[in-house]
Amino acid sequence: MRSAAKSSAAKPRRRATAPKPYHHGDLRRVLIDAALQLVGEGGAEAVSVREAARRAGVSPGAPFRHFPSRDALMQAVAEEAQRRFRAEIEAALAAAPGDPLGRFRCLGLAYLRWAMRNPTHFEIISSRRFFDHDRADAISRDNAELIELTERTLAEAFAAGQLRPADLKQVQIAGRALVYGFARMNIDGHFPRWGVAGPEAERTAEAILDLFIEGIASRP
Amino acid sequence: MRSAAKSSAAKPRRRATAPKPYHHGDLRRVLIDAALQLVGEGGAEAVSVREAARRAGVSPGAPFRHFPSRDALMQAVAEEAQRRFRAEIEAALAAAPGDPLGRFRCLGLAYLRWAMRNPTHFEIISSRRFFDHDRADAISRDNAELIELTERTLAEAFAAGQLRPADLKQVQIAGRALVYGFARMNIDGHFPRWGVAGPEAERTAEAILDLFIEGIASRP
DNA sequence: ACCTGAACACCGTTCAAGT
DNA sequence: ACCTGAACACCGTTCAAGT
Repeated sequence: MRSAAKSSAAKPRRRATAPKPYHHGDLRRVLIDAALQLVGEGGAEAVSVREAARRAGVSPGAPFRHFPSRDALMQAVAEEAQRRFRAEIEAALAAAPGDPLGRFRCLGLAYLRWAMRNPTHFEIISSRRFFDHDRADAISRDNAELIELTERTLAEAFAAGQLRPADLKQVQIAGRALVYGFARMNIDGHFPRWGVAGPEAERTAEAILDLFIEGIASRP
Repeated sequence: MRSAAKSSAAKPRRRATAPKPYHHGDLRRVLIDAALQLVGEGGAEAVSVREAARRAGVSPGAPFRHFPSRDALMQAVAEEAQRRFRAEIEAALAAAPGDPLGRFRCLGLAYLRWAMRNPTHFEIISSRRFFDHDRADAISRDNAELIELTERTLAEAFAAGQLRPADLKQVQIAGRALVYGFARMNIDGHFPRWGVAGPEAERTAEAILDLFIEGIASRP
């Protein structure tokens, strides 16, 4: 009930009172945060548009002003998660040693650690069923850069004579299958039947990564 | 379809006419078959109790006479799929060579092939979210036997001097992570972004398995 | 004993109507 | 411009009532 003139560069910043929640705020952002929280609490399946709306204090239909579908909301959540994932991997790489194979190991370790510690967020960026990855440019880009990074590191290791002769593309896919498989076994609850308890998992992750690297390394 | 009943089997008290559908038949079996078909068509998420009921020609509530919940139906489907999976692996092993490492390779190959050719059925037995694996005895048993089979084969390979010194438990987990990861990459739609086209996938599967085996094998 | 059909509490999504 | 609130078509699940 305010006739506050519509100045062209209007910034509906803040009111002294808060008569109605989120009529003014960034609902899009609030919905993404609520969904991120829901993913953390109960996994991707626990995300419902209605629950996100409830937590944001808006009506069931309101989110559809900002996201055309549940999938679009999930995609926004995945973009956020993917950003964090990539940031952590690049941070780990910045602190990595100079030799290429050692850096390859750091890449794998950072991948595994983030996946182990953020299983539900990892799942949402890894599983195809939550949104259409082909239409998620930011995620595809982040992903492609990670793949290229691994490719370069592996090529450098080979050039430095650290690898035994092999098809590098296959080494790369095998390495990815290994770490993805391990992360997925965690998400999918396989470790109890493998006798790997929670705290042990990260040490085991390191062990199987080293086993793989020994397998591809040139041996004296 | 299934016309001639097995004479040794029990009493199929059938009517000449079929006045009402499935009032007499084995609704439980029909529901499982419908669900298996739905899994094949659209993946596990495509299974709904109501749709299975629809295909069986019964009312929405009828399935709950036979399964206490959707999860229980999914578990029955998974039990069937797991049975087929295990049967194929054991068939492959029966035709395997005598040397342990060669048999280990056959195990891995059979695992990968079945997973590649039955992705949606593989997912349902691999992912925890469809039912409670702790309460699915048949599945846990089948699974444990597969694990033990791999364990024995690996131990034999080691005893035969085919492996380089390593923690066999870790070799086994790494091997599983590799094949599970590869199968999952297929299910989760990762291969397009890895430049692996459909028909190529099985050849790549074989290649990365051989790469892994070369890595763990003792070398002259 | 098994099934029906109407309920109930949830979804995702749409849309006229409000501010 | 953004949100409400009632709709609609789906779920899973329950339960009295029918055969």
